[in-house]
Amino acid sequence: MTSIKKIAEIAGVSRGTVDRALNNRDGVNEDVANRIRSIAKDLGYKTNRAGLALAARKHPLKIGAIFPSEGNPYFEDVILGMRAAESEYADFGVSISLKTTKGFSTSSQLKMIDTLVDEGVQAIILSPVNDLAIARRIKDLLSVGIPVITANTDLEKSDRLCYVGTDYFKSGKMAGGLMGLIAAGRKKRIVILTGSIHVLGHNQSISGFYSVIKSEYPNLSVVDVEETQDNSDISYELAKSLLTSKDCPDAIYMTAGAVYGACRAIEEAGMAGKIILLTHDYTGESKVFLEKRVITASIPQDPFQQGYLPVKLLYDYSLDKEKPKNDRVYTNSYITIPESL
Amino acid sequence: MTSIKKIAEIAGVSRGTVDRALNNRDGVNEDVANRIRSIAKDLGYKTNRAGLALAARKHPLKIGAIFPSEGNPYFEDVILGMRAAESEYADFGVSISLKTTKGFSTSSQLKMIDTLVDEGVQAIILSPVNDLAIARRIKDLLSVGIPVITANTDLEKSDRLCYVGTDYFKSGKMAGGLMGLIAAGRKKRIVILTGSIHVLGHNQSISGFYSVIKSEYPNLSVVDVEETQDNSDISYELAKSLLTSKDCPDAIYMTAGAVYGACRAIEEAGMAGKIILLTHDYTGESKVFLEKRVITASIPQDPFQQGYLPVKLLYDYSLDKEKPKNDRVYTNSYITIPESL
DNA sequence: CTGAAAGCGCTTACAG
DNA sequence: CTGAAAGCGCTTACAG
Repeated sequence: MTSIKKIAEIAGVSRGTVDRALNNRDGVNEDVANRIRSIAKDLGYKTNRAGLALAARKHPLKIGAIFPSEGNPYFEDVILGMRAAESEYADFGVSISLKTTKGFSTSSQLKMIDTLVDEGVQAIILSPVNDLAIARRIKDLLSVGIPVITANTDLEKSDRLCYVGTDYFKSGKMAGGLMGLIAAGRKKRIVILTGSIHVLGHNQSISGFYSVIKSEYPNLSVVDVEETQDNSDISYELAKSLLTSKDCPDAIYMTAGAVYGACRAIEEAGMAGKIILLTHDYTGESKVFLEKRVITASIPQDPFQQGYLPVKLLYDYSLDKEKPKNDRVYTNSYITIPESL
Repeated sequence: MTSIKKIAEIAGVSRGTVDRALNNRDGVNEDVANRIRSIAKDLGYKTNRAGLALAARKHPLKIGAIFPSEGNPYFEDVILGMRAAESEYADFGVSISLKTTKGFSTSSQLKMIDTLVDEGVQAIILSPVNDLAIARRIKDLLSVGIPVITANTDLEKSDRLCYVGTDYFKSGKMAGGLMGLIAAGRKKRIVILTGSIHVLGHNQSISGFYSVIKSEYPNLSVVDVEETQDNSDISYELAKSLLTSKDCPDAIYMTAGAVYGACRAIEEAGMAGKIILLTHDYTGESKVFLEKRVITASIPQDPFQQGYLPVKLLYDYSLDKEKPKNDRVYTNSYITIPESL
């Protein structure tokens, strides 16, 4: 284990100078700096995180977070993950200021960003509204040294450090593959209940789903796509009318929320276990319906990691100022059946 | 953030005394110690890991590991996980000495343990042979202050700190549940190819599988159980004779290794995609067969975590000497289909 | 451009 | 039983 101290001895300079050279701080003679760097390389020097963390206590890292979590149970686990990361990194000086909103509103997100900046946060985690005004604000934040990571939802034409969240196309593909397995070669008529055709992630899931059934499962056909607006009253009515119509589908694929309404309609129609229901939901209610086999299977996102990883990435970034290797950090989605519980 | 320094000031004692009191070291006046502890409690003191880690550099933690990994690709990811943990904890003074064996042999495991003890390791990670001699050795190790964690395979009547590995019963249940979904109500005759009826994990998977199909899927019946000894020549012959017999099963469930042999037999018989094949394997070969849809789905273990977690748990134990809360730390198993790749 | 020194939070020989 | 001091590896004002 080589330390800065050892390098300083070998190079015949002070530890301060080694620190400056290795961290590319300015005010070091270029020749000296190069010599130090080459010694460090030869000795395989790696900076010790414990020492670094201790020294960093003098300028703690304050992170701001904004989630549309009010009334949205999905974000409970996101916040849990974020708090877990906060307490894991608390020893390294990390703390988090969380602001919540009810639903997505550009103006309230902009306001929350202002508040956080006033509080002096040095980085922000955000589930952004898909709005150019937000994208511009993210750019401005970066230019004053406040990096932003988008979590759960992306905003591509902004200058966010990276995106942390689901690969919606892939999880749609998984849903298609699973539907194909369960159909087992029989003809199946499928209705897709999506959240909104204006939400990118929902559309990507649908694309992934289509791509698989087209190439692998020609026995499956999508007969209808409807929007629930993530509203369980709407999904209830939609499902009810589907189930009571004479061309009742064999399967429903829900890309988004509002799962409760559809489940209730299925139960009332006595169709639990008779109609295939695939979702991406995994809130408390959904677990109950999965257990009761109203939901056949679910392929949930990983909300915990969506809260945890941004904190970790921002902390790492604060140390070395290097952008994460991946522009999009995908959290995993796993097929979940009643026996997985 | 309260530090030892602050507590020392308030209590009017030195930082050394606070350290002794808080860590229950002896040689502290009981009254003084109690006063210090109560102050710490009031202030919500939590020991700072960075400071702790730095001080701990004076007595680094050397961990020994023994895996039967030679010629067993499964353990590649276990070792990868272990090395990842090693480099993550290197800053805290953790290093690992790995010994590998070919297959399970009591005498060679005992020899490896001796070697590690000679090297001065302070903790051991082991995939134990199911043998009383090993159990006794683990007890002895603990009595001389060397804790052992069993990984991947457990040895219950030993004094291991805890077990890190798969919940085989649960992953068998998941296989049963998935089989039920794919069968979709139709009668299916299933053959189980297990590794060995002498391996606990394999039997637990079978039990889990039975428990689900009995209670949920009466349309499924297990018509035969055969042992492959994890040998692909044997599994090839077994699968071949099953596929060519006139009561060819509809599905094969493999609890263990030797997946390659069965896949080859299925391909040769032109039965890929026609016979359901469920496995728990996820080595490179298996991924190929999953992609080719020879394997219908797999529910692999999480080898990476089986290597990663024991290191983390032993490090934590070295700090506070407290046994992990759970006697068995289960790693997750996830349903994997071609679209998951 | 560089060094000496102090400090982050903890532990531990050493002295008393 | 307790304190003063040194040290783990790093950073950073301060002085020159």
